[in-house]
Amino acid sequence: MAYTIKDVARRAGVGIATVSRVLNDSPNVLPATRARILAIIDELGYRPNQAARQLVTARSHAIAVVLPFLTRPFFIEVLRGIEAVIAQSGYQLIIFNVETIEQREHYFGTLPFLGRTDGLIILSLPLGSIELQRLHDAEMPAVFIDTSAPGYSSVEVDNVAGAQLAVEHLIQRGHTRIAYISGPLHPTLGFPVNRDRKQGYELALLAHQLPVRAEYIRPGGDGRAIGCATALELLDLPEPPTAIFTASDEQAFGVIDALTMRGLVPGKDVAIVGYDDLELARYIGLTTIRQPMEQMGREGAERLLDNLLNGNIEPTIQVIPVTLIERATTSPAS
Amino acid sequence: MAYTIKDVARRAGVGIATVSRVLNDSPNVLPATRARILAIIDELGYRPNQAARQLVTARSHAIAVVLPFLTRPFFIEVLRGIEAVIAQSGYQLIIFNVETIEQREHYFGTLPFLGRTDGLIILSLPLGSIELQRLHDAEMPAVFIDTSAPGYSSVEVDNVAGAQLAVEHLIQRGHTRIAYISGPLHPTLGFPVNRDRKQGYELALLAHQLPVRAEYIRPGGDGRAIGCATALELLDLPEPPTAIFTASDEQAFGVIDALTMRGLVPGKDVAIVGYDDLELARYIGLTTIRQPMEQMGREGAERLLDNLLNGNIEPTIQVIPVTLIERATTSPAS
DNA sequence: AGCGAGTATGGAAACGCTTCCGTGCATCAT
DNA sequence: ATGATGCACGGAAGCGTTTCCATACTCGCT
Repeated sequence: MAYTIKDVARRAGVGIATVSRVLNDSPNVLPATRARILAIIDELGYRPNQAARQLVTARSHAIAVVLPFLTRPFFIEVLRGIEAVIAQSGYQLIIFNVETIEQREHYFGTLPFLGRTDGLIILSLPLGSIELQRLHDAEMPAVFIDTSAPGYSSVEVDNVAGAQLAVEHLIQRGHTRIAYISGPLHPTLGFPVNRDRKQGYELALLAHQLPVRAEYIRPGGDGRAIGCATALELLDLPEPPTAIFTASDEQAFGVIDALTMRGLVPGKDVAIVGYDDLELARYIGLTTIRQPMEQMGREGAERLLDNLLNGNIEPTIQVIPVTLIERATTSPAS
Repeated sequence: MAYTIKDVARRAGVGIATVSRVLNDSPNVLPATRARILAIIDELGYRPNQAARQLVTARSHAIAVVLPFLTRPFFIEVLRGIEAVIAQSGYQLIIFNVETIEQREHYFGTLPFLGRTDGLIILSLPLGSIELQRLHDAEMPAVFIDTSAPGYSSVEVDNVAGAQLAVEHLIQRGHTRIAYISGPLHPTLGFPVNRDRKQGYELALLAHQLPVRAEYIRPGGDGRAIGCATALELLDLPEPPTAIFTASDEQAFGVIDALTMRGLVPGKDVAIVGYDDLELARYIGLTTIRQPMEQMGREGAERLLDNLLNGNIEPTIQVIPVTLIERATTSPAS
């Protein structure tokens, strides 16, 4: 059994209140007493029981991050940014990874972080109004990254503008038959970003009086394999596109795979623009839309800490700009 | 203020003990009573206070993972395996990321997870004997992955054998001037894997009566840039190596960068073998030693749960075999 | 000398839960 | 009918802290 505050108090010949005062750096403790208590603490290797502390103070000093697909580079990068800020603040970081719809339901249904965390960072997962209400009722401070929710702060990128940027770039390169491979548009687990990007795609086409062709818009999915399969479908159209914009770099890699299989050269025969700017993109030479992923994580975490530490509960909505990174897959037709 | 067990008890017209029994699925509660209580709980949206529960049961239902460099693919992959097992068990996952020596000291000095977690998974970080003693005194169940510690279970790969495998392969390809770029050999934050791999490298050379040349062994560091810089140094030697083995894929990528800068072709002019088998390795065609990263995470987490759930405290040391993945960077000289 | 203000400290309540123990009651065998 | 048994349930202790309040003491001023 570990030592308790009583053990320390007894051996130091003081009351437990005084020990507590020392533990919490409160003033009004004689330097000599403080030193004596600290010596005993050190000697015994005493550590205050966090659960007891937590019970009486109603603070856990922990923050939970709920994110989908711990494995995917985008989320890892954002997490990295979050971690950097959180760790520095003395808070602990609890991870809830959502891989399935059941898990999603479970987390937002039972709110297992309640009473275990002081705040919540929700990544890319949009909440329904009932879920949002439940969160609100629980009075849990929360920040959304890569999504937003009424009444809460959020950090997002302008996905409509990002997609427009991508498509404008292709149009400037002279393309008129431009396809879009979306991420999954699943109603609950699907991410709204895909809808926004589709909208940006359409806006850009319309702005240049180009037709929006249904057969050029593919729901896609996630991951390289699906990108490849979808690209093959597009290439088999009677009038195949000359450029493909994908909602993620991973899918763009799949598109490159598909072109290679068909003996086509990316950037020469078919132009490609991805989304994310993963590390691999640079290496492969993929033109893409860069999202400042780590920055998003940092900003979100800072927003939450601002709430927790400074009591600043005013919701802020921050939109971080994206940039186009030009590489080989849209090199000027030569 | 949130509802407490008393509120539920009062409204249901029962004692708090009965509510507690319902919460903990204990028998000996009349079905009618149970239903009534559950209805009230649902109506109120009552959630038991975890801190209180934790205080009395002395269990937190959380597990901490201490890992270095949350950003690096190797650790992410292992973490993914850990998460998959832990989440399924109902435990929560707390992340402690170590990026600096100060953080390392802080974590293993103050053991901030004490009283907050039921168990610990330590990734790649070797502990000193004082630290180990402290951990032991705290009676915290722990498992080590990619390191080991006396008295604790561990899951490792045979790094000596892995390095031998890599170098043997190069020797079979006819190389005799083989260099080794190690990971950082930092005494405290440095990882013993680098030492083991160096040993495997030397053993393989000796087994084939090849000389171990000091100028071919480079401490390197981490990341692509350092791999590149180190490779350039090697290429500038009066008698440059014809093959380079690196302690990580990331460094191997840097080596490829260096070759490209010099107009050399990887696998043709200079052979390269990496270590890890990151996703990018497949794409680039890097021959490498594959470590079953996710599996290591899973096995480690299972070991810990076996301790926590089944009380199985017998330490086990598991060594997972590595495999050589042959790709273009060691294609047969043609 | 005496009084008020301030300081160091201890006692005890409270946080919300689990769990031990005891009580009342129905059931059953005698 | 009576005692023994078992079940459903309530009361209360206790987990290890923080914090409020009371107390004893010191100091400086009149």
